[in-house]
Amino acid sequence: KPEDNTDVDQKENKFLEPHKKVTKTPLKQQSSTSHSVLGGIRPDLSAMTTPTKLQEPPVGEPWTPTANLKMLISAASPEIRNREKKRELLVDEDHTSEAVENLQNQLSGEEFHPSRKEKSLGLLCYRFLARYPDYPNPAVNNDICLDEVAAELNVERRRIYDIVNVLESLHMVSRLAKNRYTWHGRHNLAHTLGTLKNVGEDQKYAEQMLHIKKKGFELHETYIKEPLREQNSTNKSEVKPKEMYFVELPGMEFRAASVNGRKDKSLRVMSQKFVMLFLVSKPRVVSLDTAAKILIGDDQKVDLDHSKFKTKIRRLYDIANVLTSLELIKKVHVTEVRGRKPAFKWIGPEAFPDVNDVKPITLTTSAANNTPLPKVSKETFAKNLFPASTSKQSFTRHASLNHLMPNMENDQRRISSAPSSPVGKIYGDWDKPGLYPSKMDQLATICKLQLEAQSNKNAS
DNA sequence: TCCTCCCGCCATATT
DNA sequence: AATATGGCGGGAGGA
Repeated sequence: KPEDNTDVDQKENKFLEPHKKVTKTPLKQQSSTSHSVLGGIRPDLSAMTTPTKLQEPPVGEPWTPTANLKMLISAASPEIRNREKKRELLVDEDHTSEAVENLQNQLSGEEFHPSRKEKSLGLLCYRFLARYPDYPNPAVNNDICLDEVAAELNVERRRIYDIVNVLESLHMVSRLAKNRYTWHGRHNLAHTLGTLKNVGEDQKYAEQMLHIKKKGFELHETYIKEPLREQNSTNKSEVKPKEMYFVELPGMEFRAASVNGRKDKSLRVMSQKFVMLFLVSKPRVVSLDTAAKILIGDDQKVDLDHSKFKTKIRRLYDIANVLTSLELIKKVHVTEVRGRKPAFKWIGPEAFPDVNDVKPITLTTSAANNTPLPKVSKETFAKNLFPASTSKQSFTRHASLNHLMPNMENDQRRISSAPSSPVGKIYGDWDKPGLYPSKMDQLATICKLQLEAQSNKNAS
């Protein structure tokens, strides 16, 4: 089949995705009301169109009995809990019809009640990640079709965007075309993190965090009656309204989709900033509170515009969920002068290829000369980082330099030569045996095991 | 109650 | 205009 890509019309998204998920035969495929929240493999003949809400009949009640079992298992955690519950019931008294029924439902998937937990972004993300290898072979087709993924995972496309956006912020995927992404897995993670750390230091995030913390502290001290203006009279540390855009990596520049283009306001950038916070902080712990304030642009607006703060927090939860699924962070709590506050702790890699060499380039003409240094150039460098206030807007917006895309050949080579085996964990110390405090961690384990099992099974 | 955060409306960006 | 993306925040589930 002559693959005539080159901006082919993706009218017919006929291509194969990496995951060898063969449409296994449903146990009992039927049930007119095929609408389902989790399972249900829908033929979906009307392929590539935005599944506007009324895609499926609004019925939504009975869960597809057939519901592929795997899906069910994927959502194990709560499931297991139910099982426990069931056991209780059974033991308690002799088979109540209800108990039996429940058990049956349990096994058949009949009337499975999704429950909020099972629909969480985090869980969805696990399912998403389970589809692709951590270290994919760059030479093979690693395309991701958002439509398909959404359909197979049985979620609205909107949710996929959430996941993909933060994955993109870590360069674990890159936009290929409309509705298309390429999976890179963790190959670029180290570089990305290294870069983000540099940028984070550049942004003085550590200082900002300190400042925020301090400010919050004195704010709650007795003398808070300060009418107004007392502002920064004595403060030697003031905010750095530096604004920045998406931090890119050599091999994968923005691919349309607003990235880098317009004021890419949220998720992508927000996610990168959030990660930076971890990478520059002493104990790798940041509270949502602090993160939100810094990400907001650190204006005192935070106080007056509390709603904005709230929204920020909400986004951070979303981001945190997928970062958690990636096992880069985990939820914790910090106890501060205001009581317990939700926070997250970095549990990802600590050491990255120390490449301070190429500092984040401010999108200026100077970046044009893209002379790869013998050995470091290919290293990470951020683009489009620039101070908003002090910037010399002399740069021409999307000048040609936007396409200075350094050859990723080198990159590729380096990557492919790297230990392709997942076994070669470069940064030891992420799986702490026996330490699975949170449910999410358990889920991660479950999914992981399941993935392994499956990949073994149909190792074609 | 407070912490989480799903859900999906609808503004924007791309085609 | 039709679609694809993705801000955004109401309000409900869960501890």
